[in-house]
Amino acid sequence: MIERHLMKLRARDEINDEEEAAIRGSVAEIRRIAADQVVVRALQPMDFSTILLSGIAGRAKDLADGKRQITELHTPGDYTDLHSFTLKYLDHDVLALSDCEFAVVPHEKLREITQRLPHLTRVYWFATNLDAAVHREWEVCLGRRSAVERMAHLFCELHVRMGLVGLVEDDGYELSLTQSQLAECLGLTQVHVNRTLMELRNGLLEFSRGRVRIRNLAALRALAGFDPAYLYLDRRPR
Amino acid sequence: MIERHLMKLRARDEINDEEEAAIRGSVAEIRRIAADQVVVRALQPMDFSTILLSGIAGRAKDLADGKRQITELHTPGDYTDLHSFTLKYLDHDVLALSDCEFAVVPHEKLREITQRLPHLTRVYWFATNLDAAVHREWEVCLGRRSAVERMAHLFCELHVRMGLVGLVEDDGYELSLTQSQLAECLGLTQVHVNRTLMELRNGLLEFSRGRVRIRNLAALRALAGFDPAYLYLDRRPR
DNA sequence: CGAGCAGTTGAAAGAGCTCAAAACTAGTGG
DNA sequence: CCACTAGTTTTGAGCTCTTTCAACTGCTCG
Repeated sequence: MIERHLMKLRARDEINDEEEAAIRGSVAEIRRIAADQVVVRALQPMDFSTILLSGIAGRAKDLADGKRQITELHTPGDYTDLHSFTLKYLDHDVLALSDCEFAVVPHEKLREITQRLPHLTRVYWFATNLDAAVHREWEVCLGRRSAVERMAHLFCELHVRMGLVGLVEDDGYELSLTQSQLAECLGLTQVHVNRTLMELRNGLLEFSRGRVRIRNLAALRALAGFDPAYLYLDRRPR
Repeated sequence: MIERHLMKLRARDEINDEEEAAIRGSVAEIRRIAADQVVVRALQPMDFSTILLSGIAGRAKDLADGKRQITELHTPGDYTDLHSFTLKYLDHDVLALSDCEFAVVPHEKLREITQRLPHLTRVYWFATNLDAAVHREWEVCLGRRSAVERMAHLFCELHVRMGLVGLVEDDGYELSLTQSQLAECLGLTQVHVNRTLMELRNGLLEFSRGRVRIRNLAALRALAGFDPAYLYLDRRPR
């Protein structure tokens, strides 16, 4: 199952055998987490990071008045909290949004990688920089795009990211999120997500029973103003 | 002038003499850029990164229809685009928002650091993860906070970040941004920024002639719901 | 002194929110 | 196989925050 993680890394750079061995050897444990459970709690001292193997996870920040913003979604193969290796604690929760499996990687293994494998270190550094790029794009969505545009953009992003790890079939992919969870991603209310979804269901996509199916990708991308450059889809030495 | 950069790093970890020497040795050139100039253009292949020495800079993403979102502000001492070292190009512009000075660091110097100095590598990795944490907090602001809260939050964040590099005096700091630039940070229109500023000027702060002066920090933080945990202000081994 | 940018003000419109209730859906147990 | 429940989705109506558009003021610099 760690294959998806390797797939994602290899979409952006070469990973040699020694590095692959180090990655495989870094996993200490596989953990299964049920939907809606907290995987990592904000502010807790961390000595391990986790790779999402299956399911959908997210980074969420809570406000005092109960409002919550999800700042990024994770697809299988993603490190959800590689940044805790240098940060030592997280400023956000990691949530399992559906039933999930995670690989647990102790920080000491990562430290060893930074001592011994400079190139793999840069590849992992790249991976966290990619997360930041996604955060930036979401800032643009939240700050400047309308509700429909934002939602269309999210579905476009996930289409690319799921595709990278072989989880897109016939322009459809699994996404078992409730409309409330979607609202937490998009900075909208659940009610407005419902109405916005209906707009998109007018020929652009289907969304039901935990699955998205894009009916007109070109139109959806045009509506969203989606440009995948921020996902750094080119393979080159890091 | 690179001192501010060292100050900022040393607020989060120890930097030894060898590392300091490497940092100082990495600077190839000092560049002066006038307000409103583009320092680094999105999508351009990069072989250097830049440290902001003085002035205010920002990361901006443009939309097709001319709207623009600034995704982070930079205070003196910040690497504005350390992430281009692994990303190879940026998904956003870097703008000089006021007159600025930058130190230019060739990527080959950074590469050398990753080969030779694992700890400093982790410290720089940390620095980019800190940027991501700021992006996340801005996502929360843009997605879930009202206009006043957002604006108050920004002034609180800058108060802390300017303070870290010795640029706060009497709870005031230099910030020569126009209301339009502020609007681009906050996901608001210039007109609404104007009205929102007036609210804050009711006893909480002053903002004029390129300077912010916070009159009631506790009240401003309470209004913003500001918690500096996301700025990782503790010093510990990375 | 005039040009041009930044800031201020007003009025009307609109996107998205709130509150509240109804209609589904799926899983549970009798 | 059919009620029953709990969670999710859908619908309606009124309201609010923020935007839009447009004009006016005031400062700064050549």
